[in-house]
Amino acid sequence: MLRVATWNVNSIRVRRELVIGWLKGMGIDCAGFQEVKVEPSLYPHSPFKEAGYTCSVHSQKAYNGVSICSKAEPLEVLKGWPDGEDDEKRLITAKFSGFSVVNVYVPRGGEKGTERHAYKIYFLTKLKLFLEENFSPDEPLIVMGDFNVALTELDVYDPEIWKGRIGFMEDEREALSEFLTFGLYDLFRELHPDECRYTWWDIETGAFSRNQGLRIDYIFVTKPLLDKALECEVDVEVRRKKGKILPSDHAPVYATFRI
DNA sequence: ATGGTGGTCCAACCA
Repeated sequence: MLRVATWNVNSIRVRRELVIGWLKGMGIDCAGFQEVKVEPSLYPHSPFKEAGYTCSVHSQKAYNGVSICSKAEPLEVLKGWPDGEDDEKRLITAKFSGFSVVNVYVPRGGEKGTERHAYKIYFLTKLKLFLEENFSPDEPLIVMGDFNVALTELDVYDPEIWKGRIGFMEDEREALSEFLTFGLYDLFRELHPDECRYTWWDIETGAFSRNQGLRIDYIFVTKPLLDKALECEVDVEVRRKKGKILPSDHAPVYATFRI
């Protein structure tokens, strides 16, 4: 059995106890985190180690930052893009025995016509090229992370309101769909064709209490892993506020495979 | 009700 998860944690230092407790409680073997927001030398490796996880980190001070934390040591880790273009730390890849993991934090973007919007589309295009040059759709590959795009109307609480807004623009949705033509399957949607389930809620408007969210965090897999998938779920419970530690504005998505 | 959040890091940016 293999259990993987993706979670935009919005600062790994603030939420490390919550995150490590969740990993252990859920029996996660391999997790991809986004927005760890920490200078690499300040990453909390020790508490993860004590819990049995090794973290491969590609991060920077204050913004962005990704890591892959796994029970098994990765055989190989690639930080950022192979061509070295890497001003924003948003991508990390790890190979394990039997499967590979690409963990990504896609730029949020911006309004139509802005440079940030163009960068988001460019990023998704480049990510597909990266897959094509380094992987095959016939091999067991997991591409997971915060993609900052809701794919279909099922993935937005109110498609009419969200049409044209950041995260649900036509060209963003098209770019993500085009990305998937590499040979990736949206595992949650494959296993739950009709369910409306969200992974992110706008913190500025308190959208969580009204469940007005978007599904923008995904576990994408190639065919060999789709065939071995047993479940894919969103853990909304850990998004609820309990005790002192505030939750992230994203809920984790996890999946289990028969391998 | 002319406000309302949160993380980083201490002014201002990002989500």
